[in-house]
This record gives sequence, C-alpha cells and structure tokens, in this order.
Amino acid sequence: MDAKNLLKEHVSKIVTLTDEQFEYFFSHFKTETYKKGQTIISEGQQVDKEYFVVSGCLKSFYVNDEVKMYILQFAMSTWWASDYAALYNKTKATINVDCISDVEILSLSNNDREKICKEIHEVEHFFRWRTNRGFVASQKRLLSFMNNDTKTRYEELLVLYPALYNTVPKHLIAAYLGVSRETLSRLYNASKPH
Amino acid sequence: MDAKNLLKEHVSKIVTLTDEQFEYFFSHFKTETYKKGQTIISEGQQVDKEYFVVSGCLKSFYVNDEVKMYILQFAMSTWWASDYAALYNKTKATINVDCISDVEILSLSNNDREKICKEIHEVEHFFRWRTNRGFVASQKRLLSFMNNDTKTRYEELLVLYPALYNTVPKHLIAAYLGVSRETLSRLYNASKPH
DNA sequence: TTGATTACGTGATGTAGATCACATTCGTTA
DNA sequence: TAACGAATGTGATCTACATCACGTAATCAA
Repeated sequence: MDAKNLLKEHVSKIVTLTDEQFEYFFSHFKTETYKKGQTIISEGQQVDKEYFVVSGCLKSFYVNDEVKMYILQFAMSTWWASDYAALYNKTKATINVDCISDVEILSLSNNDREKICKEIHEVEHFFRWRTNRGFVASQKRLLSFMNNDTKTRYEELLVLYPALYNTVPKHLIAAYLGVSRETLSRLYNASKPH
Repeated sequence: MDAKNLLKEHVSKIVTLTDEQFEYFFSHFKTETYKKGQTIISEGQQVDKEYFVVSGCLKSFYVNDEVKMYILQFAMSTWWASDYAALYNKTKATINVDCISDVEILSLSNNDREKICKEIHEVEHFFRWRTNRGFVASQKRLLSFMNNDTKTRYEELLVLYPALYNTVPKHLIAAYLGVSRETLSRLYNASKPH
C-alpha cells in the first residue's frame, strides 16, 4: 500500500475525516527515504519532526557514557517515532533514531502538528489517542521491567514484535531488553531444542 | 487553595478557557475525600474514573503473584491518577490506587472526559498535553531503570518527589525503585554521616 | 577471492541485589 | 500504659546477570 493510504487507514481507525480534511492533513507530511544504517535523529541535535513509518524498521535508542546502548522502541510500519521529550520541550535530542533496514517514512514537523491539531479538532483527538496508547504501553513495559526476569521479557518482546525474530541482530534485542548480549545468547540457547 | 481554583490554575497553565467554559468543565468533576489507607481502585474492578489530586498523596501500584508490590506513581497535589490501561480500554483494573495520607480528590468519569473533550476543543488539547507529559516521563523512567543503579535512581526520586523524603515509609520508596526494602535500607545508611 | 568487520557462542569470574532470619524501634489502639 | 503490629536495621547466604576473554561463523566490500 502507498504511504498516503497507509496513513489514511491508520488515522481512520480512530477518527473520521472528510476526504478534503484528510488531503489537508496529509499535505503537511513529507515522504523521506533512508538506507539501512542511516541516522535520522542524533543526540545533541535540534529535533523538530516526528516520523510515521511506512515501510522498514527504525530504532530509537539512548547511549550512555560507557557507550552502552538501550533501545526504547523498534518502529515498524504504522508506528510513530521521534525523541518526544526533545520535540515537545524544544530541547536538544538525548536519544537517537536510526534505520535498521531501508525505510520509507512520512515526516511531520512539530509546528505543523500543532497547527493542524488546532485547525481540525478530529486531528487533535487522533493525536491524543495515539499518545494515550504510547503512555499505557510505556507503563506496561516499565512494570514488566520491574516484575519479570529477562526470559519472560524476551518472550513478551517476541509477541509484541514477532517480525523482529529473524530480522534484527540479537545484540539489538539484548539492548531492548536491557541485558548484555552474552546473557541473551545463553538464555536463547538454553531453551533451544538440541 | 480550594479544589476548584487549584484545577483552574492547573488547566490555565496550558489552555485558556472562558469562565463559562471552565464552569462547565468543572461541573463534570466530583469532590471525594478518603482517609489514609483507603482504596480507590483495586485490581479486577471496573474502572470508569480518573482522579485529580487536590491534597494528600495517592499511590498507584501493581501486585504480582508473589505479593510483591511495585509502585508506578506517587500522586500529590495537581497530579492525576488512575489505571489508564483499564480506563481507556474498558478492561478490568490490573493496578491499584490507594491513599498514603488523607486525601481530597476530584473525580472525572471516562465518559465525561470524552464528552467535554469533544465539546470543547481546548479541553481536548489540555488532555493531549497532559498525556504527552506522562508519556515522556514514563519513557524517562524506563531509561533510568535500564541505565542507572539503585542509588542513582534513589537520588532521582528525591529530586522528583522531595516531599516524600520524610512522609512515606521507606518500603514504599523501595517499591517505587523496584528493589527490596533491605537493599534500600543498606544504601540509605551507607551514605549516612556516622 | 580475500581480508576485514560484525555477529554470535561460551567459559571463568566478579558483584549488585534478592532472600531469609532475627532484632529493634515506633505508632496505634485498646 | 500496655501491647500488638508495622516499619526498619543488619548479618549470612544465594543467584542472576555483568564483564572479560577468546574463538568461530557470517557478511560485506574491494
């Protein structure tokens, strides 16, 4: 499906826009394509856009002083990604977003989002809904972190992102789970049939 | 400050409502008071309200099968609390909310929130803003969990909730940090002047 | 084809924090 | 004021995971 119809279907699951409204909404997005490995947002930069993934897979991640990476989110088709703390507060990026595969995305600037939210009440409703979902998912993951061991979280991850299983390197899975790649490897091979 | 003005001041930091609009908005809230120790939401229940704290302190928490408790949030004056997963998805509560002290709260039903969001665009904008903030805070806490040791997280907590320091029992602090009360006790006393 | 880089597996050892056990202090209520 | 339960401190032990070290397999670019 093309980018426009993908977005249209995505939005219309939540709100009803007239064709004219959707055209107007869509006119604020810009198609961008990136190759595997390219960086979209990097730490320290100004952030002024968020991204709707059409195809491919992004990751958003934090890198600490000891150069350890922690993945906040894998973003596949119809998921949104950005450094939202930086975007909303107009501060410098503290997290990075880059491409795990070749990707096609639709970008929307912070200003344009606020503008169309103001102009079209339904659009504001859509974005409220979207953040609600993100908030609930984030809280759920936090709880899982506190409550579950690594193996359980690994199994949850495979349910949440079944497509990742054979497409992304294991050290990225480990960085999402917050464990070392060695630990994940042992876990993974311990439960493997001989 | 009384409940009405507290809410008014809170909301008007983000959006501008006419007096008439605010009166209408406020008319959907109901004042409720609880004693220390009383439960507001408990696991398994239907959830149909969220709560704005006027005075006192709530905690929202999850209890696992081994009866270990994990605190998602302490909610003090002007904070909001509920089981948002249950509220938004109309599922049974998986988390609990109860009172750490005597509290006064304003309750708002899910239906009324959706109704006034639809009726008053500014109100929808306010709630979008509020959830954005919650989402960013939740992601930040998740990162801190992955990246920082217990001592660092303990210090962050004291910055985020300075009022908690001497008002809530230490085992609740431990339940927020996701460590055992024994570990927190040792940590706490190791850095204490002799 | 080859050399280099990246991904992955696995042993040895160190460590933060969990768990268990028990003592002490504090607060609440009878 | 006594007494009971809740909150806290602290030692001993256990364990999941990190870290370091090294080897092999897969991928990719020239």
